[in-house]
Order: sequence, then C-alpha cells, then structure tokens
Amino acid sequence: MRSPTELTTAFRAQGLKVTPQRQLLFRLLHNNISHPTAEQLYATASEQMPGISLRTVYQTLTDLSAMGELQSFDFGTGATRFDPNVGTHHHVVCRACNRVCDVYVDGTSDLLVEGLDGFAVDRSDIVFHGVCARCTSGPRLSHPSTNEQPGVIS
Amino acid sequence: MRSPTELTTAFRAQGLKVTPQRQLLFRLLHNNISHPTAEQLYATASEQMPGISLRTVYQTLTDLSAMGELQSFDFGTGATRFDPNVGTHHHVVCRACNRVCDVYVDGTSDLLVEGLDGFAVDRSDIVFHGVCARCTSGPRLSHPSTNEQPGVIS
DNA sequence: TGCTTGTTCGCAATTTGTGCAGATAAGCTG
DNA sequence: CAGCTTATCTGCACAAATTGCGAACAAGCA
Repeated sequence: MRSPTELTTAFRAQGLKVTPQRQLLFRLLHNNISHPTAEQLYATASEQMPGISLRTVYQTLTDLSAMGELQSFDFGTGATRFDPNVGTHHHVVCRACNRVCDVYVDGTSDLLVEGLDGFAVDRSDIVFHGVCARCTSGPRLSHPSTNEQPGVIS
Repeated sequence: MRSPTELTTAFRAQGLKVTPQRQLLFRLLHNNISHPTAEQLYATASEQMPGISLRTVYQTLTDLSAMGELQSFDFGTGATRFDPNVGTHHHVVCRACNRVCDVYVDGTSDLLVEGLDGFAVDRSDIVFHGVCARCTSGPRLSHPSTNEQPGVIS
C-alpha cells in the first residue's frame, strides 16, 4: 500500500473524496504488518476518532482492495484479514493466538503441480500453520483454544 | 476417510453411536471429491432422509473432523468445505464457479521460507486460484460473479 | 425388555458482513 | 467564500454460516 499522502492523490485522481475517516485508515494501515480484521481497525480507529462507523471501515477497506492497495485473506480464523503488503509473499498463521506473519518463499516456480486439469492458474497462496514463538515458549497468556487476536495495531 | 463400514467400527470403538443419520453421511462423504459445504451435504442428505437436521450434519462433520477422518478448509468461498481426502495434497479453486479440485504438488520440501521467525510449522496448505476449463471455454452457464457452487455431491 | 448415555432436532443467538436511505460534507465553480 | 453536485458516512435492518442449548429420542449393552 502506498503512503497516506500518495493515497490522497490517488483517491482524488479517481474522483474519490478524501475524508478524515479515510485518512485515518490510511494511517492505520500504512506499514501495518499485523494483518488486522475490520473489527480491529475499527477499534483502533474509534480511539482516535470516536463515532467513526464500522460500516465506513468496511467501505474503505473495500475501496482500497478494489484499487489494489490492499489484499484480503481468509485464514479460517473467523474474520477476513487485511494486508497492505501487496508484493508477492505468503503467510504463517499461529494456531494458538491466530497471529499472522508474512513470509517470503523461494522455489515456488519449481513446484510441479499434478491434477491442474484445465485450470488456468494465475495466483497461488501458501499458508503455513504452526505455533509461534510467543505461544510455544514460556507461560501461555491465554488458553490456545481461545480465539485470541493480535493486540496493538499499526 | 475410511469406508462407511470401517467408520461404523471406529465410532463404536470410541463409545460413539452409529445412527442412520451418521451412516448416511458416511456414505455421502466416502470417495466424495467435490469438497462439499455443510449445506450441500444437507441438501443431498435430505433427499434420502427427509427430516434430517442441518444441525446433525454439522455435528457429524465436526465429529469426523475430530477423528481425523475429514479435513475442513476455508477457501474464502463463503462456507467451510469438507474433504474426506486426508492424505497430503493441495487445492485449486475456480474463481468463477468456486469449484475446488485436489492437486498433488511435488517440490514442497525444497521451498525456502524466510521470515518464519520462531514459528514451529507443522503443516502447509497451497491454494491455487484460477479459472477452470468449464468456465474458460464455451458459453458460461451462469455469470462468473455469482456464487455458484458445485452441483452433484457424492 | 429396560436402562443409560449419546444423538437428534429445532430454535435462539452469534459472528461477520452487506444493502439501503437519509443526513453530511468534500471539492469544484463562480 | 458561498453555492452546488455528488460522493461519503452512519445507523439499522438483513443475510449467511455456524454454534449453544435443552427436551425428546434412540443406540447399544445388561
């Protein structure tokens, strides 16, 4: 995702308006590597702008995705996760706390795929599942079965 | 997933009861490569056993998953897809009709993953996205944007 | 045949979004 | 800077996919 400043220009260039709500979300998402859900962004946004609507958060996320500034993923952790990293990369998901991290995989072009009969593939996503360092070592802060979500955003 | 007969034995061995509803689902899932959703299985099951409850379908799917006889996946197509193929394999998803097919990938052990910091990975899923042969060639039977689901089950 | 315990079923409740319409405000224009 | 047009924002209803719960029911064993 581009910087808030660049997005401001890009939005206006498309006839879209740049509102305080959108600017806030641009800031919350820029360089955000936490793969937040809409609800998480809404919670953080609400602290800085009480009264902002969850509906607006969803709308802005949809707009950014449509512009290719954001990717969205469903890791089966309940809600859609948004990722401002639009470069080629993949993910690891902690099955204990649902934390998601970006990983970079080399060798994907050497994979031999059998059974792709007639499918015109234009994209592939690799999701690694495991337990993250925080959840493996030391005392667990909460039960692994709980639907823990990453804490701080941005 | 094992055969209905083997599952019958396995269920009893764990103190679980083998009901007509469960037997029906064992049959509908055995050798089923369509990656059905709970609703789809419910629809098919209802034909053969009017009155069966959607709740029971969900319950049985949960039981089978817990026993490792079934895998469940969320491909972002709306509902969870169930797969009786519990061997190592991956998937292709058609973005037009949401059809899912199993694929077998060679070379996964040669992948170099960077950024896995501290994660103890024990599983990886590769999802290929594209358009299937049916949806690419010939007249489309329904609009690609519709949330089409695979037809016949079992 | 009975009894115990797991199952089934229907319904309410939950979670995650989306559709809609009126109130509001961004940004262009004069 | 006032006025205007049009995109946005917000609240609320609604939808889809599950899950929680409890009463009625039925496997499977004695």
